[in-house]
Amino acid sequence: MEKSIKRMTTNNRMLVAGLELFYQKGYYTTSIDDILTKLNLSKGAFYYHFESKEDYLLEIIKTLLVRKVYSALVEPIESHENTIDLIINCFENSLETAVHNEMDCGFILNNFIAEFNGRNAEVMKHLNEILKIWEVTLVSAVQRGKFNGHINRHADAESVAIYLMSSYIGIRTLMAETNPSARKYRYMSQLRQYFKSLQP
Amino acid sequence: MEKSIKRMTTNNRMLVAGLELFYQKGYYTTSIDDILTKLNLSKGAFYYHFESKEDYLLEIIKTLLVRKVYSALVEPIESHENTIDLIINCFENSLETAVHNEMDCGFILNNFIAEFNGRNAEVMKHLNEILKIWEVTLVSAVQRGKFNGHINRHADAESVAIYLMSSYIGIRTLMAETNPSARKYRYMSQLRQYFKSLQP
DNA sequence: TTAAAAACCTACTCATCAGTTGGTCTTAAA
DNA sequence: TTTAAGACCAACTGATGAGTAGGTTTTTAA
Repeated sequence: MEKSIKRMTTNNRMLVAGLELFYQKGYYTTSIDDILTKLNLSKGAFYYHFESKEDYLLEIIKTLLVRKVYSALVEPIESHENTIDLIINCFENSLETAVHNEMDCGFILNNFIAEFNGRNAEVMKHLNEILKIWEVTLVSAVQRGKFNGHINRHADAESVAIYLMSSYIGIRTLMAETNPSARKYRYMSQLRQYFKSLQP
Repeated sequence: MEKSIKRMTTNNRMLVAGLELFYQKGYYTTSIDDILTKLNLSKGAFYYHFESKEDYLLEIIKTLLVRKVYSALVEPIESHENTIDLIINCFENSLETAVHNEMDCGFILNNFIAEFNGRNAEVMKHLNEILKIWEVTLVSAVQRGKFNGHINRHADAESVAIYLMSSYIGIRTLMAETNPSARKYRYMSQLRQYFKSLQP
């Protein structure tokens, strides 16, 4: 486990560059040479650090992607304040980041699912796990909200979670496509509307 | 315009096979040879019918994809009944089709957007147009609903449309991923919940 | 029935890509 | 200061993919 600092530094640079390129151009349409050019590294370096392109992708998913989703969508709703406020703020912030991101290419998880679904079970397993963590977090948040009287007790937490996830995934696609700012605004207004209907 | 019947027949077979494969495997990861093998045709035949792979894709989008989206998501909500019922039934039916579709790979439009966004402006232009038609149809339906007293007049039709589209796009992704039937059910329950909040 | 146009085929080119081979340079410990 | 492991490089291989060239078969019209 005691990896040298140099190895880890390069390794990390490679992972970061990979996530960025796979996000922008897609996995299959990004060549290893694309990544190496960007990093000023050679083929030899790549295969010194990773067994294969797929191994590389899995490493990216297991470290960077998990962290990204966690910090943007999971951690912000784990506190014990009003569930509705937490989720609204969390989504608002994530979408705002997307708006300001020149070169927003939608929600990485969604893009990856579109790319690997039915094509690579191993990768899908990991994407699935990330989605599951998000789902479980939302379910817990909603249950807490019910317990604390912020959300109607007749609401089904699982259903609310799925509905929230759906709408978030979809709005990220729509925002990547055209007019992100206006679409974000409209989305948020209806998200609030939806939450109103969940109040006791 | 007076194309021979044989030409049109083969042309159409090619388009249908292409949409299916591009949907299942993605555009860039499907080779022309894959398509030709499936059709028992040769390279020569392909380039007799289409100028290039991209030309072929555009033809598929402009004919088959437009029609598919139109018949599943646009036409069903153009009638003059209760807007809310129309949309609920339309989504319900589309999702049910997805559930029963062995090999569902999510919402084609979403998959294509994920694949071409930031990579092919020409293709995106056409996908954008399809989305626009859907959006406009939903906006009209909501406005009709307001006029007919099925939807609260304070509702902003544009926002409702974007929210509905978002959630539909997202649930298709989630359904392609795991447990489509349960997820559809949960989604539909919250879609109804949302619509309740839009009633006068 | 024949000839020409339409529809399709075979065998190529050339570029690109994942992965390999056999090295060299760098660093750190002895 | 030497040396061996660690980190990286340059040049290759073999497979695959989009597109082309020049042919053959099939259909249509005279």
